Amino acid sequence: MSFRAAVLKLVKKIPRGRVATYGQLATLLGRPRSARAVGQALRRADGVPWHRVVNAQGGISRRSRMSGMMTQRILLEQEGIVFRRGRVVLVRFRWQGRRLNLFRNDGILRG
DNA sequence: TGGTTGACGACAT
DNA sequence: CATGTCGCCAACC
Repeated sequence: MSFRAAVLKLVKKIPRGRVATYGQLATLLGRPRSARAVGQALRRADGVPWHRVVNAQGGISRRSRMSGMMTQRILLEQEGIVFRRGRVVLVRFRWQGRRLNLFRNDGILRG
């Protein structure tokens, strides 16, 4: 199981109307310093609620196409998520995921 | 292998 | 608050 597969699997667990941050997901995966890699994994993700992942500020991260950012915000608002000053109100909409133990003590992914 | 590339994040200015 | 810098790390080539 690749890191990317683990990320997508976790993102699928984020319920409608909630969001998670890249760093949060990385931590839940047992890789607290891989926030950036989580973003990479999400770059080409289909079939997963990718729009429910925002940055540590609650903002929508930049990417190649600006339209993608617009889309993300719209999708989130359609789920009832509220933005304030361009950011998701994390204290209210952050998903509290469960810590997974997908990694063995030698750092290799289980699976 | 080894270098490059980002949908990151913590800090400094 | 807005930028810039720097460390990080999985994927890709």
